[in-house]
Amino acid sequence: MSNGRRLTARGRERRDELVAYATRRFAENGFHPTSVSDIVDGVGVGKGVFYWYFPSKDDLFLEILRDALLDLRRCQQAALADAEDPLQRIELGIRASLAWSADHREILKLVMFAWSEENFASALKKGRRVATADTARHVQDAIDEGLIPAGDADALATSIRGVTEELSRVHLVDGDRLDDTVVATAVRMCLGGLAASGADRAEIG
Amino acid sequence: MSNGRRLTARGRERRDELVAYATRRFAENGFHPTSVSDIVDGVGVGKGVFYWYFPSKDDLFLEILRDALLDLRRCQQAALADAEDPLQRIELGIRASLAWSADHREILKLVMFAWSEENFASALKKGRRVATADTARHVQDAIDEGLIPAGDADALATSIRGVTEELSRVHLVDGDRLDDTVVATAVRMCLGGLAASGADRAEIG
DNA sequence: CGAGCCCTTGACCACCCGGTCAAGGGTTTC
DNA sequence: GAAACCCTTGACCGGGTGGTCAAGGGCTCG
Repeated sequence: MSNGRRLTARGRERRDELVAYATRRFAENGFHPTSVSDIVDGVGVGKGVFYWYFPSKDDLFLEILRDALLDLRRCQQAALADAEDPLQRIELGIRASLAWSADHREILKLVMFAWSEENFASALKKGRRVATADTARHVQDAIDEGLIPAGDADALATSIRGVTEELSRVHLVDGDRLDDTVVATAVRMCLGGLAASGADRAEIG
Repeated sequence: MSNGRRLTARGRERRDELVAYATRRFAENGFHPTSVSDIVDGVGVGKGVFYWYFPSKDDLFLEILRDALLDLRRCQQAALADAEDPLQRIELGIRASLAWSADHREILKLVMFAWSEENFASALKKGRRVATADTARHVQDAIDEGLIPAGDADALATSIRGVTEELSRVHLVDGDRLDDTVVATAVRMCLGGLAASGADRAEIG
C-alpha cells in the first residue's frame, strides 16, 4: 500500500524507478504482456519490492494514468495563464497539449489501452470530463463575447481534443517529430472550426 | 487454419457466431481478460471448435480488426460516390464515418486497444494510412480547385479523423446517442478548419 | 549498542491461460 | 452402404500469472 507508508529518500527513488520502468515497458509491450516479473527483473530487484510499493499491478497503472492526466492539465493551465482572449487561451492550450504529448509519448499508448478496460476507462472518463470542461469554458466565453458563432461548447471542446490527440498519435507514436507544420495545422483546424458557423456548408452544395 | 478450409453452411454459421460473440466480449471485457474458454463457453461449444476455425486468439482479433476497417472504408466510399465537389465528398465521408461508428460501437474500443500492442497496431497503421490517403486526396482536390487555402493535406485529413473519432468515442462508447447537434459540430469543425487559412489567428492576438 | 522500522529477497502458491489432440458423431458424396 | 470429410468434444499440457510471505539485511534512531 503506497497510501500511508512513509518512504525514505531511498524508498522514493526505488519507487520512481519502478514507475518509470513500468511506464516504458507498458508502452512498448502493452499492459498485459508486461508481467510484474518483467518489471522487477528489468529494474533488478526481487518481486517483493514491487508489492512493497504498490498494492497491485492495476493500481500502478492507474497511478501512472492519473498522474499523467494531472500533469497535462497543470501544463495546460500554466501555459494559458497570462492570456485573456478566450481564443488565444484555446490556442495556447492546444500548443501546450502538443508539446506535452511530444515529451510524454509513451503515455499516448497507455491512454489508448486504458479505454479498452472498464476499470481503467472510468478513470480516463473522469479526467476527460474535466479536460473537456476546461476547454468548453473558453469556447463558451468566446461565444458569449461574440468572437465565434454559437454552438455546442462541449462538442466543440471534444473536437479540439480529437484534433490534437490524433495528430499527436500519428506523428509521435512511431517516433516522428512534431514539426511546426503539424502544430500549425492543429491550430488552423481548431480555430477555423470554431470560427465557422454551421451554415457555411450551404455555400458548398 | 481458416485459410484454405472449405466450410459448409453450418460451418460458416458457427464461425460467424464465434466472431460475433468474441467481438462483443472483447469490447465489453477487454481482449486479454477475455479467454478463449470464455468465448467457447459463451457460445456453448467445446474448445476445439475455436481452434478449428481460427489459428489463434490473436488471429481472430486481427480478422475482426481488418474486416472492420475494410467495411468502414467501403461504407465511406459508397456514401460519397455521387458527389463531385471535394468538400461535399469530405462532408459525406464524415457523416458516413459517424453513422458507421454508431452502428459498430464495439469496434471503437477494439481499435483503441489495438493501438497498444505492436502486432495489432501495425495492422491499424496500414489501415490508417489508406484512410488518411482517401481523405487527403479530396483535401488536395479542394486546395487545387481553390476552394480552401493551401496546407498539409495529410495533416488536415488526420485532423478530420481526429474530430470524427473523438466525437464518436465520447458519445457512443457509453451508449449515448449520436444526435444531430454532434454531427453538425463535426461538420462545422472540419469544414471550418479547412476553410481557414493559418493566418486567421493573426486577427485574434 | 540495540530496538525498530524500511526495504529486500526469492521460493512458493493457486490458478488459469492459449493451445493440442485422440477420439468420435454427423453429413455429404459416390 | 461405405468412404471421406466436416465438425465437435473435453481432458490434458507446459508454462506463466499476479500475488504472498517468512526471513533477514541494513539504516536510523534513542
